[in-house]
Amino acid sequence: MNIAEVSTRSRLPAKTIRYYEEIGLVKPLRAANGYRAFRDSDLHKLAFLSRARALGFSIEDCRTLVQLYEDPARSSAEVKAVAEAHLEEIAHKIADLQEMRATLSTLVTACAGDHRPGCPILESLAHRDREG
Amino acid sequence: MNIAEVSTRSRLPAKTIRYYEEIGLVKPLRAANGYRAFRDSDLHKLAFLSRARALGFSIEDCRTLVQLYEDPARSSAEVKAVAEAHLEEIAHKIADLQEMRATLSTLVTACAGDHRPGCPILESLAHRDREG
DNA sequence: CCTTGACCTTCCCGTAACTGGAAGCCCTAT
DNA sequence: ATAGGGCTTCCAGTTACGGGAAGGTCAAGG
Repeated sequence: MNIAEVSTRSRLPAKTIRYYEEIGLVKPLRAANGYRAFRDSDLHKLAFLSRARALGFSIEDCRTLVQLYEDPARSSAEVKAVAEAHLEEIAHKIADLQEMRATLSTLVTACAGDHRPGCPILESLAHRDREG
Repeated sequence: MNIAEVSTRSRLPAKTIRYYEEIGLVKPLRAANGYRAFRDSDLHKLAFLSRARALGFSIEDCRTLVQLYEDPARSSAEVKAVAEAHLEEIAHKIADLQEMRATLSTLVTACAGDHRPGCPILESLAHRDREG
């Protein structure tokens, strides 16, 4: 398989696949003309990576997950630990964003949004409480 | 004021303040010895930036917000537009993260987390549906 | 046989918003 | 004189790629 086919089937841009090779996530063979020659196993791994990335795992997490996937002596506890850590990160990000949203939406609601200069949003950014 | 004082009072790392100068967000004076000499207005602007960044606004948004803040002829509608666009982005991110969390937490729950290799998380990443 | 166009290759720069660290000047206190 | 802390600039690295240039390859059409 050439890169274009693998790209459509793994739903990863060709650029991304080349990058993954560069950082050692996949090691496709090479044809005589220099083209990358992907095996089914390469495609499979790339699809795995694509799904893991879609769940927000970092590249390093993905590397770990692939290693675990390929290790028949793994324990599910190792996998679960990675997933749980990531889950916590996600929860943290959600909480942060929700707080931003709460503050911002209050301000947006309070802003008239007309032609006049007075604006609670700017006032809040400028004024808020004591500074240091 | 030297940079250390401004740093503590604006709650921005000195490195960040230097960076903000580099990209033209603040323009502190210089003392004879080459040290940055911050005025109250610089501190005020940096505190403004600090709060805007804490609400998740991009640097470019911050630049716009500062300009609006300093423009007495602004309309609150302009400010509101920036904030609303950002609010939508935040909502989008939250939605994405919540979807990830839902999928991941289902998988984590289903995973035994013991010494055995069988793991629904890896199976899901490896197997899911047809691939292209 | 030649050309055209779609692939493929490598290489290098740019992104966002900093952070870390090195090399070196400045200032105060001992 | 020296030690320390604070200040300066500059360079490199971070994450996970994307854009685009320069150039080799391959299949089809004339």
